[in-house]
Amino acid sequence: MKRVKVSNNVIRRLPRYLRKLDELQENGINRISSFELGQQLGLTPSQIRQDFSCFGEFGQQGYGYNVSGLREQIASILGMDRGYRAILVGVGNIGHALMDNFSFADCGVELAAAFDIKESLIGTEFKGVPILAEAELEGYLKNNDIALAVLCVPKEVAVNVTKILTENGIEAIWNFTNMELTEPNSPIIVENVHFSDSLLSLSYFVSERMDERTAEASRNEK
Amino acid sequence: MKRVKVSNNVIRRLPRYLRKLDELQENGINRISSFELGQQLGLTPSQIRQDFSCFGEFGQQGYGYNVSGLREQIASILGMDRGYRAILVGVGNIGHALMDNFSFADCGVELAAAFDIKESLIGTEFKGVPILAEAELEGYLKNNDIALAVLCVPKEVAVNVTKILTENGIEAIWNFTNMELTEPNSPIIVENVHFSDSLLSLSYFVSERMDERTAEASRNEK
DNA sequence: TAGATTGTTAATCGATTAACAATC
DNA sequence: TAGATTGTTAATCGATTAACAATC
Repeated sequence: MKRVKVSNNVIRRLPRYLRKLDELQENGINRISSFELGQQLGLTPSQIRQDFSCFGEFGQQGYGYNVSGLREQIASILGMDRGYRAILVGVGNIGHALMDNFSFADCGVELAAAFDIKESLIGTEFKGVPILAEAELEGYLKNNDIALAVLCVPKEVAVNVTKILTENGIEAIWNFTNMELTEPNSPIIVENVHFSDSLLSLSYFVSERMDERTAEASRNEK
Repeated sequence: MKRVKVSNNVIRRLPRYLRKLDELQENGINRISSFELGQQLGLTPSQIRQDFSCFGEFGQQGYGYNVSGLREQIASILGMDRGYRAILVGVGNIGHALMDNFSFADCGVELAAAFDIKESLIGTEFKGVPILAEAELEGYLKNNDIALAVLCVPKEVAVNVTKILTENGIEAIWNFTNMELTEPNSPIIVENVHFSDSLLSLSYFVSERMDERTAEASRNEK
């Protein structure tokens, strides 16, 4: 697989392609053109072909793309076939919700263990994932090959836990605390899930639309 | 406030500015230049000034920006002072976690009610928010001024619930189901929270780094 | 074969960065 | 006043779109 420097925009579109391809596959469609895919995703066919061409040649002239073949290519580009293992730290509300609802396996990630400080949780299992004491975190990381950490601890301890994670070989953090974990240029990879950012953009778009309506109404009055 | 067409990139940066300004304010800093702000956020001073200039003139030559003043301006741009009211549909794991952990108030949004079909939940309250029967949803929307809906129902009923929401005056949906709710060009505003997209990008970035390391290692071997 | 559709090169468009006059 | 820093215009850079030869 090619691995040139690919822009962030392209990378962020890959999971959307994957979801669409999964959907097509479920509906028994096994062939699609960049034109049709563009229609369904609201993108131009050009952009789609450009995006794919960052990674290789997955289509066939006059035919288009084989849905399942393309799906596998994109899954592979995203690293879903690399068997990454993850731990989750902080089995509170959001941590628990993730363990219960979110399918790590569907992203090709194995959730190997969870950690918490709550006595009543320690030693139990949830959906086959053991919940261990946070005190064991460091030792566990030294003895297991874990690439990813899902950070769901309260803000107050986030920095401290991050330190333990980074010093013990974690490559990347999926960050559900509402904190900016890293300085610009930090070597650790962090993906932030900021609920508030998301809701605030929504609030912006609604406000924009409201203002447009008000403006239009006042134009009609005149 | 100016309201020219502002690019998506700018809008997505606004909540980050807000968070940073909150942090500065907490630390008792009441003045900042675009240069310093850029340092802290990993952006260029130019970009920051350009971003702000979409909405007005919030700084002062030779001085910079007043932290709390700028914070209020951005909060207002985001619509945080408009008193939007929201309902939440589907008090399952993720819905419950949001009600428990997420501060709607911090985004200037009031969570007015939640809806579920589970008998044991209906009629109860959680953190002051009443949980009502999903059957009452339509009537409730007709009698209350609700702008936003937080969608946390299972995939299977998502389309159906969305229909009820849009037909009864909801402006925007904060979508936690892993479904694409809208066709391109739909009039309803949707903000998707796709956990899997987020984790898959993380997986990509890790894979990219791994490949770089492998490549470097093989160069060193020669 | 003729039609369809790719992968890629070139053209356009938009976003970021640099520069600088204005001014606090 | 001199120094600092804004807001804005111009220059650059990068991403998207269009065009088209290659080819299934």
